[in-house]
Amino acid sequence: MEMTISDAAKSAGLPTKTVRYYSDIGLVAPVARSEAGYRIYDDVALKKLSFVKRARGFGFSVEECRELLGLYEDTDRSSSDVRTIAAQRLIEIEAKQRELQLLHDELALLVKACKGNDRPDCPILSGLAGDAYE
Amino acid sequence: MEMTISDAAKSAGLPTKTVRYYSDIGLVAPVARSEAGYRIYDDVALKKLSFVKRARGFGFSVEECRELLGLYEDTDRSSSDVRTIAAQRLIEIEAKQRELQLLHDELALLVKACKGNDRPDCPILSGLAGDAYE
DNA sequence: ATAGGCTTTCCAGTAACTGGAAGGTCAAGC
DNA sequence: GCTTGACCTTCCAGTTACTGGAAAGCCTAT
Repeated sequence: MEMTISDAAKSAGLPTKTVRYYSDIGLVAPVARSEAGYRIYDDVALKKLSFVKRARGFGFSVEECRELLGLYEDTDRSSSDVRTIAAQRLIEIEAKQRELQLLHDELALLVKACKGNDRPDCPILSGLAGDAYE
Repeated sequence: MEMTISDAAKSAGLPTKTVRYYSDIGLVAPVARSEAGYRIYDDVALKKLSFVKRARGFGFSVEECRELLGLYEDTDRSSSDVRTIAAQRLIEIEAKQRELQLLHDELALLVKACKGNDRPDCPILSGLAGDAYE
Protein backbone atom coordinates (compact mmCIF):
# COMPACT_ATOMS: atom_id res chain seq x y z
CA MET A 1 0.00 0.00 0.00
CA GLU A 2 1.62 3.20 -1.17
CA MET A 3 1.48 6.45 0.73
CA THR A 4 2.98 9.91 1.11
CA ILE A 5 5.66 10.84 3.60
CA SER A 6 3.29 12.26 6.19
CA ASP A 7 1.15 9.12 6.18
CA ALA A 8 4.23 6.96 6.53
CA ALA A 9 5.50 9.18 9.32
CA LYS A 10 2.16 9.03 11.10
CA SER A 11 2.00 5.24 10.84
CA ALA A 12 5.53 4.84 12.13
CA GLY A 13 4.99 7.40 14.87
CA LEU A 14 7.84 9.60 13.67
CA PRO A 15 7.89 13.29 12.73
CA THR A 16 7.76 13.87 8.98
CA LYS A 17 11.01 15.80 9.25
CA THR A 18 12.73 12.77 10.69
CA VAL A 19 11.47 10.46 7.95
CA ARG A 20 12.77 12.92 5.38
CA TYR A 21 16.06 13.01 7.24
CA TYR A 22 16.28 9.20 7.19
CA SER A 23 15.67 9.38 3.46
CA ASP A 24 18.43 11.99 3.05
CA ILE A 25 21.03 9.94 4.91
CA GLY A 26 19.98 6.75 3.12
CA LEU A 27 18.81 4.93 6.23
CA VAL A 28 15.27 4.25 5.05
CA ALA A 29 14.73 5.17 1.42
CA PRO A 30 11.26 5.72 -0.01
CA VAL A 31 10.26 2.97 -2.44
CA ALA A 32 9.86 5.53 -5.24
CA ARG A 33 9.25 9.15 -6.15
CA SER A 34 6.07 10.44 -7.71
CA GLU A 35 5.97 12.36 -10.97
CA ALA A 36 6.23 15.56 -8.95
CA GLY A 37 9.14 14.30 -6.86
CA TYR A 38 7.10 13.33 -3.78
CA ARG A 39 8.56 10.48 -1.73
CA ILE A 40 6.41 7.33 -1.88
CA TYR A 41 6.48 4.74 0.92
CA ASP A 42 5.15 1.19 0.89
CA ASP A 43 4.63 -1.18 3.81
CA VAL A 44 8.16 -2.60 3.62
CA ALA A 45 9.57 0.91 4.02
CA LEU A 46 7.01 1.45 6.76
CA LYS A 47 8.20 -1.63 8.65
CA LYS A 48 11.74 -0.34 8.40
CA LEU A 49 10.68 3.04 9.78
CA SER A 50 8.89 1.38 12.69
CA PHE A 51 11.89 -0.81 13.35
CA VAL A 52 14.22 2.19 13.35
CA LYS A 53 11.89 4.14 15.61
CA ARG A 54 11.89 1.28 18.09
CA ALA A 55 15.65 0.66 17.92
CA ARG A 56 16.49 4.40 18.13
CA GLY A 57 14.19 4.71 21.10
CA PHE A 58 16.39 2.25 22.94
CA GLY A 59 19.69 3.91 22.30
CA PHE A 60 20.85 2.16 19.16
CA SER A 61 22.66 4.71 16.98
CA VAL A 62 21.62 5.43 13.42
CA GLU A 63 24.67 3.50 12.22
CA GLU A 64 23.69 0.52 14.35
CA CYS A 65 20.18 0.71 12.91
CA ARG A 66 21.74 0.73 9.47
CA GLU A 67 23.60 -2.43 10.32
CA LEU A 68 20.53 -4.11 11.76
CA LEU A 69 18.45 -3.23 8.72
CA GLY A 70 21.33 -4.45 6.59
CA LEU A 71 21.04 -7.85 8.27
CA TYR A 72 17.73 -8.32 6.57
CA GLU A 73 18.86 -7.11 3.18
CA ASP A 74 22.42 -8.15 2.58
CA THR A 75 22.14 -11.33 0.56
CA ASP A 76 25.93 -11.49 0.33
CA ARG A 77 26.33 -11.85 4.05
CA SER A 78 26.39 -15.41 5.31
CA SER A 79 23.54 -16.45 7.52
CA SER A 80 25.95 -17.27 10.36
CA ASP A 81 27.19 -13.68 10.31
CA VAL A 82 23.67 -12.38 10.57
CA ARG A 83 22.99 -14.78 13.37
CA THR A 84 26.11 -13.69 15.25
CA ILE A 85 25.38 -9.98 15.02
CA ALA A 86 21.70 -10.34 15.82
CA ALA A 87 22.43 -12.63 18.76
CA GLN A 88 24.88 -10.08 20.15
CA ARG A 89 22.22 -7.37 19.89
CA LEU A 90 19.74 -9.66 21.60
CA ILE A 91 22.05 -9.94 24.60
CA GLU A 92 22.24 -6.15 24.75
CA ILE A 93 18.48 -5.86 24.57
CA GLU A 94 18.03 -8.32 27.39
CA ALA A 95 20.41 -6.23 29.50
CA LYS A 96 18.32 -3.19 28.61
CA GLN A 97 15.19 -5.01 29.72
CA ARG A 98 16.70 -5.58 33.15
CA GLU A 99 17.82 -1.92 33.33
CA LEU A 100 14.38 -0.74 32.37
CA GLN A 101 12.93 -2.90 35.10
CA LEU A 102 15.22 -1.17 37.59
CA LEU A 103 14.05 2.24 36.41
CA HIS A 104 10.48 1.02 36.66
CA ASP A 105 10.94 -0.24 40.18
CA GLU A 106 12.67 2.97 41.19
CA LEU A 107 9.74 5.11 40.09
CA ALA A 108 7.15 2.65 41.34
CA LEU A 109 8.74 2.85 44.75
CA LEU A 110 8.45 6.62 44.64
CA VAL A 111 4.81 6.47 43.61
CA LYS A 112 4.07 3.96 46.33
CA ALA A 113 5.86 5.99 48.98
CA CYS A 114 3.99 9.18 48.10
CA LYS A 115 0.80 9.13 50.04
CA GLY A 116 -0.94 11.31 47.51
CA ASN A 117 -1.99 13.89 50.03
CA ASP A 118 -0.81 17.47 50.07
CA ARG A 119 1.91 17.22 52.62
CA PRO A 120 5.38 17.07 51.12
CA ASP A 121 6.17 13.76 52.77
CA CYS A 122 7.71 12.02 49.79
CA PRO A 123 10.88 10.13 50.48
CA ILE A 124 13.17 12.97 49.48
CA LEU A 125 16.13 11.36 47.86
CA SER A 126 15.59 8.23 49.89
CA GLY A 127 14.61 6.35 46.78
CA LEU A 128 17.87 7.40 45.24
CA ALA A 129 20.01 7.26 48.31
CA GLY A 130 18.26 4.31 49.88
CA ASP A 131 19.39 0.73 49.73
CA ALA A 132 16.51 -0.76 47.78
CA TYR A 133 18.84 -2.12 45.14
CA GLU A 134 22.02 -2.74 47.03
CA MET B 1 32.17 7.81 50.51
CA GLU B 2 33.88 10.64 48.63
CA MET B 3 35.57 10.19 45.30
CA THR B 4 36.98 11.97 42.27
CA ILE B 5 35.14 12.49 39.02
CA SER B 6 36.68 9.54 37.22
CA ASP B 7 35.77 7.14 40.03
CA ALA B 8 32.21 8.47 40.06
CA ALA B 9 32.04 8.16 36.29
CA LYS B 10 33.35 4.62 36.41
CA SER B 11 30.87 3.62 39.11
CA ALA B 12 27.96 5.12 37.19
CA GLY B 13 29.12 3.69 33.90
CA LEU B 14 29.38 7.09 32.26
CA PRO B 15 32.28 8.78 30.46
CA THR B 16 34.10 11.29 32.65
CA LYS B 17 33.40 13.94 30.02
CA THR B 18 29.68 13.36 30.41
CA VAL B 19 29.79 13.61 34.20
CA ARG B 20 31.65 16.90 33.86
CA TYR B 21 29.04 18.02 31.36
CA TYR B 22 26.22 17.14 33.78
CA SER B 23 28.03 19.19 36.38
CA ASP B 24 28.35 22.14 33.97
CA ILE B 25 24.64 22.17 33.12
CA GLY B 26 23.67 21.70 36.75
CA LEU B 27 21.99 18.33 36.29
CA VAL B 28 24.09 16.43 38.80
CA ALA B 29 26.35 18.68 40.83
CA PRO B 30 29.36 17.34 42.69
CA VAL B 31 28.89 17.46 46.44
CA ALA B 32 31.92 19.75 46.80
CA ARG B 33 35.16 20.94 45.31
CA SER B 34 38.58 20.09 46.69
CA GLU B 35 41.14 22.70 47.66
CA ALA B 36 42.53 22.49 44.13
CA GLY B 37 39.12 22.78 42.50
CA TYR B 38 38.62 19.06 41.83
CA ARG B 39 34.99 17.92 41.73
CA ILE B 40 34.13 15.63 44.65
CA TYR B 41 31.26 13.11 44.45
CA ASP B 42 29.58 11.19 47.23
CA ASP B 43 27.20 8.26 47.03
CA VAL B 44 24.09 10.44 46.77
CA ALA B 45 25.56 12.16 43.70
CA LEU B 46 26.56 8.73 42.46
CA LYS B 47 22.97 7.47 42.78
CA LYS B 48 21.83 10.46 40.80
CA LEU B 49 24.36 9.78 38.08
CA SER B 50 23.26 6.15 37.85
CA PHE B 51 19.64 7.20 37.74
CA VAL B 52 20.34 9.69 34.95
CA LYS B 53 22.35 7.14 33.04
CA ARG B 54 19.45 4.71 33.21
CA ALA B 55 16.78 7.29 32.35
CA ARG B 56 18.82 8.81 29.50
CA GLY B 57 19.38 5.34 28.11
CA PHE B 58 15.66 5.01 27.72
CA GLY B 59 15.05 8.20 25.87
CA PHE B 60 14.21 10.58 28.68
CA SER B 61 15.68 13.98 27.87
CA VAL B 62 18.08 15.78 30.15
CA GLU B 63 15.27 18.15 31.08
CA GLU B 64 12.98 15.24 31.94
CA CYS B 65 15.77 13.76 34.05
CA ARG B 66 16.08 17.10 35.78
CA GLU B 67 12.38 16.97 36.59
CA LEU B 68 12.57 13.38 37.82
CA LEU B 69 15.55 14.16 40.03
CA GLY B 70 13.63 17.20 41.22
CA LEU B 71 10.84 14.93 42.42
CA TYR B 72 13.16 13.59 45.06
CA GLU B 73 14.51 16.92 46.13
CA ASP B 74 11.77 19.49 45.94
CA THR B 75 10.43 19.69 49.44
CA ASP B 76 8.06 22.46 48.37
CA ARG B 77 6.27 20.26 45.92
CA SER B 78 3.28 18.46 47.32
CA SER B 79 3.47 14.73 47.51
CA SER B 80 0.45 14.36 45.27
CA ASP B 81 2.26 16.30 42.55
CA VAL B 82 5.22 14.00 42.81
CA ARG B 83 2.92 11.04 42.70
CA THR B 84 1.16 12.34 39.60
CA ILE B 85 4.33 13.02 37.65
CA ALA B 86 6.02 9.80 38.67
CA ALA B 87 2.90 7.77 37.90
CA GLN B 88 2.75 9.31 34.43
CA ARG B 89 6.38 8.38 33.83
CA LEU B 90 5.63 4.88 35.04
CA ILE B 91 2.99 4.50 32.35
CA GLU B 92 5.49 5.60 29.75
CA ILE B 93 8.05 3.16 31.04
CA GLU B 94 5.57 0.32 30.89
CA ALA B 95 4.88 1.24 27.26
CA LYS B 96 8.61 1.19 26.64
CA GLN B 97 8.83 -2.25 28.18
CA ARG B 98 6.29 -3.54 25.68
CA GLU B 99 8.14 -1.83 22.82
CA LEU B 100 11.42 -3.32 23.92
CA GLN B 101 9.79 -6.73 23.99
CA LEU B 102 8.74 -6.19 20.36
CA LEU B 103 12.29 -5.28 19.38
CA HIS B 104 13.51 -8.33 21.26
CA ASP B 105 11.06 -10.64 19.53
CA GLU B 106 11.91 -9.14 16.17
CA LEU B 107 15.60 -9.92 16.55
CA ALA B 108 14.99 -13.26 18.21
CA LEU B 109 12.92 -14.26 15.20
CA LEU B 110 15.83 -13.33 12.94
CA VAL B 111 18.30 -15.31 15.03
CA LYS B 112 15.99 -18.29 15.08
CA ALA B 113 15.38 -18.14 11.34
CA CYS B 114 19.09 -17.99 10.51
CA LYS B 115 20.28 -21.57 10.37
CA GLY B 116 23.82 -20.56 11.28
CA ASN B 117 25.38 -22.19 8.26
CA ASP B 118 27.13 -20.32 5.48
CA ARG B 119 24.35 -20.09 2.98
CA PRO B 120 22.68 -16.69 2.89
CA ASP B 121 19.29 -18.13 3.65
CA CYS B 122 18.21 -15.62 6.24
CA PRO B 123 14.68 -14.37 5.94
CA ILE B 124 15.58 -11.33 3.89
CA LEU B 125 13.22 -8.66 5.06
CA SER B 126 10.65 -11.27 5.92
CA GLY B 127 11.07 -10.48 9.59
CA LEU B 128 10.34 -6.88 8.78
CA ALA B 129 7.85 -7.37 6.03
CA GLY B 130 6.27 -10.47 7.52
CA ASP B 131 3.10 -10.59 9.51
CA ALA B 132 4.48 -11.73 12.82
CA TYR B 133 3.08 -8.70 14.60
CA GLU B 134 0.07 -7.88 12.56
C1' DA C 1 -8.53 30.21 -10.13
C1' DT C 2 -7.32 30.63 -5.82
C1' DA C 3 -6.98 29.12 -1.04
C1' DG C 4 -5.26 25.61 2.10
C1' DG C 5 -2.58 22.01 2.86
C1' DC C 6 0.39 19.19 1.25
C1' DT C 7 5.21 18.47 -0.83
C1' DT C 8 10.15 19.73 -2.22
C1' DT C 9 15.22 21.52 -1.17
C1' DC C 10 18.31 24.12 1.51
C1' DC C 11 20.24 26.18 5.36
C1' DA C 12 20.56 27.43 10.08
C1' DG C 13 19.87 26.07 14.95
C1' DT C 14 19.56 22.83 18.95
C1' DA C 15 20.51 18.94 22.29
C1' DA C 16 23.68 16.22 24.23
C1' DC C 17 27.61 15.04 24.08
C1' DT C 18 32.83 14.32 22.58
C1' DG C 19 37.59 15.39 21.42
C1' DG C 20 41.52 18.18 21.95
C1' DA C 21 44.48 21.93 23.55
C1' DA C 22 46.71 24.32 27.36
C1' DG C 23 47.66 24.19 31.80
C1' DG C 24 47.33 23.00 37.07
C1' DT C 25 47.69 18.94 40.80
C1' DC C 26 49.36 15.01 43.12
C1' DA C 27 51.56 10.52 44.54
C1' DA C 28 55.59 7.73 43.32
C1' DG C 29 60.20 7.03 42.36
C1' DC C 30 64.99 8.54 41.91
C1' DG D 1 63.27 18.06 45.92
C1' DC D 2 62.54 17.29 41.35
C1' DT D 3 60.54 14.96 37.66
C1' DT D 4 57.29 11.81 35.44
C1' DG D 5 52.82 10.29 34.52
C1' DA D 6 48.23 10.14 35.42
C1' DC D 7 45.05 12.61 37.08
C1' DC D 8 42.37 17.13 37.19
C1' DT D 9 40.78 21.97 35.43
C1' DT D 10 38.55 25.31 31.72
C1' DC D 11 37.56 26.48 27.11
C1' DC D 12 36.41 25.87 22.50
C1' DA D 13 35.52 23.38 18.40
C1' DG D 14 33.30 19.31 16.19
C1' DT D 15 29.71 15.46 15.83
C1' DT D 16 25.25 13.12 15.84
C1' DA D 17 20.69 13.26 15.10
C1' DC D 18 17.53 15.78 14.54
C1' DT D 19 14.33 20.24 14.13
C1' DG D 20 12.57 24.70 12.59
C1' DG D 21 11.95 27.93 8.99
C1' DA D 22 12.16 30.00 4.41
C1' DA D 23 11.06 29.84 -0.48
C1' DA D 24 8.91 27.53 -3.85
C1' DG D 25 6.26 23.75 -6.24
C1' DC D 26 1.98 20.53 -6.21
C1' DC D 27 -2.94 19.14 -5.55
C1' DT D 28 -7.72 19.01 -4.13
C1' DA D 29 -11.88 21.47 -3.34
C1' DT D 30 -14.96 25.29 -3.25
